[in-house]
Amino acid sequence: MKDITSQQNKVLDCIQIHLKKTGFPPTRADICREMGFKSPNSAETHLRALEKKGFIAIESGTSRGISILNPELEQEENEYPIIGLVAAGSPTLATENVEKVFNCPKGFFSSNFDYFLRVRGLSMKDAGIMEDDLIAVKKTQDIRNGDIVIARIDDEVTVKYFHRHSPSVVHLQPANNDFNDIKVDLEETELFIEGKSVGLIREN
Amino acid sequence: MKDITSQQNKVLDCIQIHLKKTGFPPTRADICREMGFKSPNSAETHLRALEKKGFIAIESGTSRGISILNPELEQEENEYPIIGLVAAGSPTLATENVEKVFNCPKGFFSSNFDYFLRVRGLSMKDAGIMEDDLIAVKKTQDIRNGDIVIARIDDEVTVKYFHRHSPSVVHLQPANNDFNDIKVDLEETELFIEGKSVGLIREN
DNA sequence: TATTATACTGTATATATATTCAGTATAATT
DNA sequence: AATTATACTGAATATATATACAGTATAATA
Repeated sequence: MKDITSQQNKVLDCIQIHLKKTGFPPTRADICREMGFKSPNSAETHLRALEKKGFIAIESGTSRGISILNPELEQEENEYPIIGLVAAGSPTLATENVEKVFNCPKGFFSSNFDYFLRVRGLSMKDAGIMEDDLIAVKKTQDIRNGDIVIARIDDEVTVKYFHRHSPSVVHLQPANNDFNDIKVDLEETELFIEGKSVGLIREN
Repeated sequence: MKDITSQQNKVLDCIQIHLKKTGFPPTRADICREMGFKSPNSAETHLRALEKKGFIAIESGTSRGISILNPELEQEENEYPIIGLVAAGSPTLATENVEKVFNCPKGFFSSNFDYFLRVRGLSMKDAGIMEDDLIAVKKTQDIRNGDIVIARIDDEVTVKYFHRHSPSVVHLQPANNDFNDIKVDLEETELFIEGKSVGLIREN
């Protein structure tokens, strides 16, 4: 998709606003009124430019035959993959690990997130994270002490509290007395943080 | 809203299909083509009838100026109220108890539900239900032993496991050793079951 | 029985609308 | 220096479209 100019962007906004307000697309005259043009051809040329650049489609010979082509929306932005806790050696977001997709609106949790992780085991039980829960994972390296992180050590993926006490030592702390802390010396063991939990969904 | 006739209903469907397919409402001629009418006035009269009955609005002098008035959809079917654990004496779903609404697609959980309940306290901690979690509540009397129910005794609302051991005695069981079972003798105490938990959402 | 709502055809027409053509001007590319 | 894209005015026009008017017919309602 080519670059859009600021005027063309305003016209695109104008179409979207008209659609939202009235339920149908604007005419050339409507656009002129909104944008302050004095000739319907001003609207026309902008529409043709937007069409050429792939932002809209124009049905020829049809009044109000403008439709907005939004490839991002067509990809269904609100479908998130559910990933099982992955087998050793598998990259986390590989297609073969996608259990299914879950329909969830953007902005559902206050923070954006990238996928759902299906929880195995009860190591975070006391944090209210139970077997089969779905954790909303945001892929980020911006981790603070006390965050619930999705970490990978030697191809094993785990969900734990994150605590860094010194520059080279990280504690991965379960929320269950039956499990022990994992102390990771970053100088001898590689620790990869996949992201952190920003939300949780459970079905009973 | 008055009754709709079968032909008027077909025309309404036709408008909706056209909107979905093209992004803009149909003309009289479009409706004729779709419905098999030979005169644009056939479409016109049906449109006027639909307008009179409140199903659509027609912008006068405007091509394709049809908009569908859908009161049910305007209430945004996927907005669910969030209810705080209510004060004594308040009916659960009263407006003043609605903290805010939460946008959640229909069919989000495998079972339908009616509202979200904001959890207070840790009495269901070992079931993974933590303070401030949102429980998706389905208003129903179809409860089985082991279900997590939202129950009201003497104007106090509580979330517990439901266990009925004899026809007249119900145990409301917490999931936390610091709390005690509540035994309810239905012959002396009134127990009202608001509904049961069908899902849970947590934001961190 | 008269009235009203539904369900159409068929014709006519004012106007709403897209769309082309002819210009002007500026800035960016080749 | 020639070309192309942007950004407009202004006018002209074919046609797309809503909408009114004149009918016909059936069923329901008052």
